[in-house]
Amino acid sequence: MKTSIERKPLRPASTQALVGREPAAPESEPMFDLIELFFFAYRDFVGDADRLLENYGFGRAHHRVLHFVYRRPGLAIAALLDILKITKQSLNRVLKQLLDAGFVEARAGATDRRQRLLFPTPKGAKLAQELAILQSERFRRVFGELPPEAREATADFLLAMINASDRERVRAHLPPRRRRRQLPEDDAA
Amino acid sequence: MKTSIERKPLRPASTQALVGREPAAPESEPMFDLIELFFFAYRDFVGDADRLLENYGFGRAHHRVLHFVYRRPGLAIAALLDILKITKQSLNRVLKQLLDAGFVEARAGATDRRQRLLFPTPKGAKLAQELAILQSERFRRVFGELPPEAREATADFLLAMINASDRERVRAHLPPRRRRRQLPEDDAA
DNA sequence: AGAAATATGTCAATATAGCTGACGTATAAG
DNA sequence: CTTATACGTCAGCTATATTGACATATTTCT
Repeated sequence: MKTSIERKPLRPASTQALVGREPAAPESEPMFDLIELFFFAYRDFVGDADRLLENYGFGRAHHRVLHFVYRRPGLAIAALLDILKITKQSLNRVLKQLLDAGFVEARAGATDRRQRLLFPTPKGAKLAQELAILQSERFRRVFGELPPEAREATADFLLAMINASDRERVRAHLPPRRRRRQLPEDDAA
Repeated sequence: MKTSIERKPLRPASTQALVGREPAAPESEPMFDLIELFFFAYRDFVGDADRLLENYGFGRAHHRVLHFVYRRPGLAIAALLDILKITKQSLNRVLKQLLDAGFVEARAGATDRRQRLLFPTPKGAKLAQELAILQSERFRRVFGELPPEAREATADFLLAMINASDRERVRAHLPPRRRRRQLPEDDAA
């Protein structure tokens, strides 16, 4: 079967008007500017960490696990799965590598010995910090270029972007200052 | 060889103090709050589109291609590769599917016939709009909950987060209002 | 005590999205 | 007329995720 990527019956582009532009007033104006800005900003933000992780043979998945283990030491597997919203099979490959490489360690729960509670090792804590510092440098440059209210405004914006179902849990880990604003209950999902 | 994920010599967690917390003043305070907020906010933001794309058998890669073809009709392959920062082999699989399914079409360049300029079909334009509207609904809810300056402040923040090397190109596609601020030249990469 | 639920690990197969390297072809530019 | 450019494609590889099925240790319920 012929694929449609091949060189043949292409008329020159100039012979036809652009298709699909000016859609005669869509239902609710799409905010293309913010969509693209968010895409590029997040891509460059995670790119910083990607380069550091390469030195360790780790990827983004390892970063996420290490980060949350560092931030919530004693985290159980199920809680981590709930944060990351991936399956345990997916987590296991990555977590196994972090355990084998000595960046994370697991200990049986004190009350429930079925649980395997995760802790960063000193080595793991060091890497988690380096990654966080690297990403914070970008934030620091950005807020150095913006008015002083920008940091609070940004945190408010990002928090509001999170699905209501997770918002409270995320807010609980914010520094006290950032925990003020009480938003109404609704969810875009 | 034994893996380290297995149930055996785990002492209870309570017998050891948490490792790696309170790192005795890191070089420059990591902004953990913003790092996590950015992670969760972006995850939920793209999740909206993911659900719609499933109905078409498409993934995020298709979304990105369709979006930029819709926004920059007549885009050449090389320009698209430069925006997405992926290889042509990666692009080709996804682009082929969009061409075959009739969401995008390619036409030879008028001046340079080696180029294959990409355009959305009416069907492709419709899907691109639906996706953008869906993601804009989240923005609209968010800015409805925040003070009126928040939208401008958010655009400023996101633009500043982008690597300087790409910032001008992105700014060129913003609506006029959003193009004011001239930031100093520097790059975190 | 015994059954059932829970927390976790693991095997196998599959999908998506990316990569490198090598090579082919049409067109443009020197 | 040679070289460079824009693109397509084949082959093989990696990382990250999925579903489904099953195993094991431990807790909880009856």
